[in-house]
Amino acid sequence: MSTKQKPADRALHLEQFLPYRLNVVGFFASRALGRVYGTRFGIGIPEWRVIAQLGEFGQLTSRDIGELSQMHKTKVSRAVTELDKRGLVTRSENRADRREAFVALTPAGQRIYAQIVPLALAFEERWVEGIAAEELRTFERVLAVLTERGRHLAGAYHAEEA
Amino acid sequence: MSTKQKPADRALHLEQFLPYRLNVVGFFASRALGRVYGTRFGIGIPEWRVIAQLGEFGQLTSRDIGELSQMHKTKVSRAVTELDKRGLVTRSENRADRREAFVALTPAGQRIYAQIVPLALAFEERWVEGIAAEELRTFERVLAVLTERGRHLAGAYHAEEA
DNA sequence: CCTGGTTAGTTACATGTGCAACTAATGTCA
DNA sequence: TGACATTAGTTGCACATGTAACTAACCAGG
Repeated sequence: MSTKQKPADRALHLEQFLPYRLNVVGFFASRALGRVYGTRFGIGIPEWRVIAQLGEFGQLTSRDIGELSQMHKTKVSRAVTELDKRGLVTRSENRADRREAFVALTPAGQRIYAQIVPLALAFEERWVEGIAAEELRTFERVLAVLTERGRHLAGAYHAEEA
Repeated sequence: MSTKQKPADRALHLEQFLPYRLNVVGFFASRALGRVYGTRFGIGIPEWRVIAQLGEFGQLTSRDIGELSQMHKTKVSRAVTELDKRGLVTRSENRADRREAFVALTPAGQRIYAQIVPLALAFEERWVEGIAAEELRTFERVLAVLTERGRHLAGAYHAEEA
């Protein structure tokens, strides 16, 4: 069968293996950024994601937050509870559907959001500094493709269909 | 200088925020690949990383494994213990330095490694299928830069210096 | 209505993980 | 040689997190 190589014949080098590399860079990203708001504001990644979504969209149900920020509903639940305890968010019942509640930032929460945003953007800026804009665009385009495929390959949380 | 925007003025969109995106794609990668060897071989990500490194390098100390695969030493310790219990690796004392031990795959471990490698490569293949080779190269080059910077920004595990 | 199915959100439980402290061995420097 | 620092690896502990089970509310079809 001509020059076509059988997969089994190729070797695996973990440090070049894409899933591994993506996992490592994602880990570094979390950890590095986590320090920024962890040490200064005492909040963790799940809490940060909730704040970020509320800062952007104003008012959301826990379900929406989970969907938008790719977090398990229990993680969202706990993060919202924690933020509520600290007075950074409020929960208000939806009269039209009393199963769900709208979560929103309090003034204190908005202040924290306003403080974190520039730090986060500066962090990102520093991280990609010096990379050519064209290369970065390509990078992000491929990243989007990989993320979308990954979502399906992973079967985001549940959704065992197909 | 004229058009330059101050960071504080820009808005943050989590779904376009690079650290977040990298974390999400890394999460999908782990989860998807984890299914491959998790459901068929009953091993987790740390165990897989240990096996992968041993399959590639033959014999390593736990310290080396941790360094090569970016895992905390306690995670390595537990993964090796688990693999030892299952008869997939052996530990042999280093006479020249009795603090450390060489870990290596047993024949059973090698068989599992030989089974997983083609699955992992096929998974990677399917994941990047259809992406232009040139774009993929650019992607990987940028990824390498981001990983290296991330390592420093995160301060891999300890190394609180500077 | 009311019965069965679905959905938003919480909680009990088990597991995974990092940090700190520890043991045991090696290295260093006087 | 001996005292102190360092390193490989393990373990106690606290905490984070996913799964499954649960509650409460909504929805569909009779």
